[in-house]
Amino acid sequence: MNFIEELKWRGALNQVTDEAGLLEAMADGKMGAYVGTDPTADSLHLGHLIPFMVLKRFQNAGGKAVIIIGGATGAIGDPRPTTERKLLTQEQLAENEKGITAQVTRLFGDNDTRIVNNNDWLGKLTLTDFLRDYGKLFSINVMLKKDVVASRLETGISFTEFTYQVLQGIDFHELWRREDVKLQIGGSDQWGNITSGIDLIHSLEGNAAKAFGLTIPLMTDSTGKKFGKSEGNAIWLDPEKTSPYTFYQFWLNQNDADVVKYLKYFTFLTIEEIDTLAKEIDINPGAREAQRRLAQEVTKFVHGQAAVDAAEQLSKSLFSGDVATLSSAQIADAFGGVPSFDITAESKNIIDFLVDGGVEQSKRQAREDVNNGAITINGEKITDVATEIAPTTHYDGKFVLVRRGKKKYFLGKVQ
RNA sequence: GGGAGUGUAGCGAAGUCUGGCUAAACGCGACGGACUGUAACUCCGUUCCUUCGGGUUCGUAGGUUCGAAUCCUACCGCUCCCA
Repeated sequence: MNFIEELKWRGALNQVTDEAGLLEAMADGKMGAYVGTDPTADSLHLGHLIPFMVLKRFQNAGGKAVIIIGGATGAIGDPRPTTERKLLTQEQLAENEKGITAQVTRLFGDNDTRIVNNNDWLGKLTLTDFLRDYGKLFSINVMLKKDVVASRLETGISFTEFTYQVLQGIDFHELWRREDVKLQIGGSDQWGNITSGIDLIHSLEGNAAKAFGLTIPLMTDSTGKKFGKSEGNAIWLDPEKTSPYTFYQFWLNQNDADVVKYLKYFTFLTIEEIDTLAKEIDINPGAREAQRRLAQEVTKFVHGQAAVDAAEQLSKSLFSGDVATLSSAQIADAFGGVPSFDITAESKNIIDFLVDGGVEQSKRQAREDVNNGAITINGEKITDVATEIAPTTHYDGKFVLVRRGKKKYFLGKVQ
């Protein structure tokens, strides 16, 4: 199975500009492919992992992986179909670049990976050079037809965001020139920007220049919802923002209908291995072997094997064990990945305790959950709203372990 | 610049003409519970705050009224059409 066939099998291919040409170029010798990401936040989330998975497969297939951290493009703002973006401050950008660069480095390792910041070349370009060297090669007529731009003509788009596709085109050309990058990979919404870059390369280097684009289908779950959120929150790759335990649980809880799709897409397991897991679902869905394997593989890829072990350990104590008998050392060890809040050693009414700790939004909500038997403190179900919570009764007076609902845990730390 | 709309709880959307029965229908989402496989489906409950007496809400600020999401005035935001 060649690179393209594999992507097709994995459900990772939406469009390619020239399938045969790309395979030929890949066979021809070492070439690079790139994925660009703008530093819009201080961490990547699961949505970002989608193009990176394909880039990683490209790398595994013998190619060179190049990643652009868009310091310059991030300062401009990539147009969304709906409204104008708010500009980020230079401080935010610098902060975000730092976080994202570290994560990408972890995912790709150092071998045969180049991580570059487009501010290195776009930042040096003067306005007149930009207009003479590049602007002349872009037709407004073509630019207006790009999907994102077209959808914004009604509501309005600033000149700044309108220019974004030109910058992305320059990026592609720059990498083509200095890193031997011939392929750009992106989400299906990136098609317009990618083709802009290919056109630019052809204008500057002649039509024989080899440059390709490849897009990935929009990832959705079996109910048609956009993939990658849990309870309305993004799943981040930064362990500080989304604990490895939560990350692991996100994958473990996937629906039977989605799990094979995700195994194909988000793991490096072989066809045979995935087929075997798919059969397992039919034979014994309750065992959830496929989900477990998925959670292990993806967590390992993003956070490492130690994080997988810790997440499984924690899952075990949370879902089967009697947490009341754990020692304070075990609590500190096992619940490090759970949301925590600071408390004082004084005993406190359960309602105030929950609201002050951020477990509940309001006292009304807190009372409702206590009355419904949704709150468990240190392994003991609390149903009386007048209960006093004394941090000194368990775990050497160091912790109070709160469970809300069936699976949500919070840890109060005595200061 | 001229004209026509529109702004309601996390989101969508009724209610406005015909003021009180409206803390505000309904849908989605979210949160709990039952069931289950830490699943899906389904079912039940909750969804502004509260010291459970009440308090504060319908873009903002005033006004009319015993009483305003509903009527009046000004302002602000958004959309469309014309120039």
